[in-house]
Parts: sequence; C-alpha cells; structure tokens
Amino acid sequence: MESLAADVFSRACTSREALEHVTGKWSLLALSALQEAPHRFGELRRRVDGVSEKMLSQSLQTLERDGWVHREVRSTIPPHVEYRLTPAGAELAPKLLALIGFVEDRLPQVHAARDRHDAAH
Amino acid sequence: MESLAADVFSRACTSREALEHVTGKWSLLALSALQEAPHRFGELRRRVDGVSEKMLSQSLQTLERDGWVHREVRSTIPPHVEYRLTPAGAELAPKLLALIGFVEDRLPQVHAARDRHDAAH
DNA sequence: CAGAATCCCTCTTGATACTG
DNA sequence: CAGTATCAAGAGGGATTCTG
Repeated sequence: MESLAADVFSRACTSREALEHVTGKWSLLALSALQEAPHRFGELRRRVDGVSEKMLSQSLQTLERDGWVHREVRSTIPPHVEYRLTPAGAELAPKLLALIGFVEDRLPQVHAARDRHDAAH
Repeated sequence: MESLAADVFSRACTSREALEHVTGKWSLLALSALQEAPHRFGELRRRVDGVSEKMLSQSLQTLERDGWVHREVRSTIPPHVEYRLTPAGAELAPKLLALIGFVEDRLPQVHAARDRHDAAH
C-alpha cells in the first residue's frame, strides 16, 4: 500500500493533473485576472493579452469544472456571461499571485543569470 | 524600451516566459524535489515519477539557465553530477510547495466539483 | 553515470471562419 | 456578445541508441 496522502511525485496521483490545470499558461493568467474582479468573456480576452478565444474558453471550462471559477449566464440579447472566482478559487489565487509577483521581482536576476550562462558557453 | 513595471498580462513581457519555465509540468516537480535535498540526475529521474531523461534534462537546463538551479560536476569516473537550488531557487521553491500543498489538500473538493459539473450535463 | 542525438508520433496551439 | 468548428503547424514527449 502506498502513502495515503496525495503525492504529486507519483505518476498516478491526480493532484498532478489538478495542478497542471491551475498552472497552465492561460489558466494562471485568467485566475489572476479574476482575482482583481469578475470579468466577462471579452474583458478577460482583452486583459489576458495574446490569448485566443479557443484557449481562453478551454481554460475557463477546465477551471469551472475543477471548481475554481464560477460561470454565470444571463440569457439576455446579446448574451451576458460573467466569470468570477469561487471561494476555493479565491483561496488559490493569492498563492498564484505570490508566485507571479516573486518571478516579476526577480526578472532582472533571471536575465542576468541567463547572460552569465550564455556567455560561459 | 518597454514598460517599467513587469506585467505578466502583457504579451510582450518576458516575465511570462520566466513564469512558464518554473511552472512547467516537470520543472515544478524538479524544483520541489530539490527543495528537499540536492539530487543527482538519476535520483531526480526516479523521484519525479514518469519523467523521461529528455524532458528532465531539458527542464534542468532551463532552470539552470534562469538561475534557479545550480549544476555541479565532478569529473570522476563514472561522472557525478549534483543539482541543488541556488539561493534564488531556495526562495522560489516554498512558494511552489505552498501551491502544491494547497491543491493536494483540496483534491477531494476538486473531484466533487467535477462530479457535480459532469452530472449537470 | 549523465547525458546528447535521433526518430517519430501525438497532442496542443493558434488563425480563421461560422453560429445562436 | 460569447462562444464553437475546423484545420494547419509546431511543440511536447517517448523510445532507442550512442558517447565521455
């Protein structure tokens, strides 16, 4: 029997999949944007610069399915759809923001490291 | 010259690339493993269950280039190569661990959300 | 042991166009 | 407005072989 606790290091552990869903390129940015405020689809698309409609839609569906994001539809004409973080998502987002903030702050060092590394070879 | 503040939401911002490097499927796990202790290549390969030599090698090279991981070679026979976190990496890793731990803890809720979502359609 | 190099295939990605 | 459908291109990833 293996350990009872979830273990990302194990190939079979589903936490790996769940983790990939939230750390995905576009998911990460969508969650961060939603941390600021609820957004409509088009707003999100503009906020997350460079994302295609397809990938945004796909990412949002996955995030909704995993319970991080709530999707609210108002059946008006034209349609109005709003995305917001669920309570779980609201707990998750700050951890992502911490990560993003840290990497942004360290960006100069990252570039310096790359220059050093590239120069050495 | 680009914007003064790093902004992941901007398509052009290089922080996005740096972020993808550390949140990549295998990079994330490699950094987590190295947080526990320095590892040799083969140890890392066994610890990160499911990774191929190719992808592990590739991930480690990227992490080394960005300055999160240090690679130390001892020119013995057989060769001995040890990977460890740099000081920057040691600051980064806990943030990743926090994320992983959170998602692992929430795994039951994630599955429950999926079941609810799938049942509704 | 620690990788580099190669081949090969699948899955993701991203324009573009179309729909309710 | 908020997506879905389609298709071409490229990256991701596995298996195998080779080298210092």
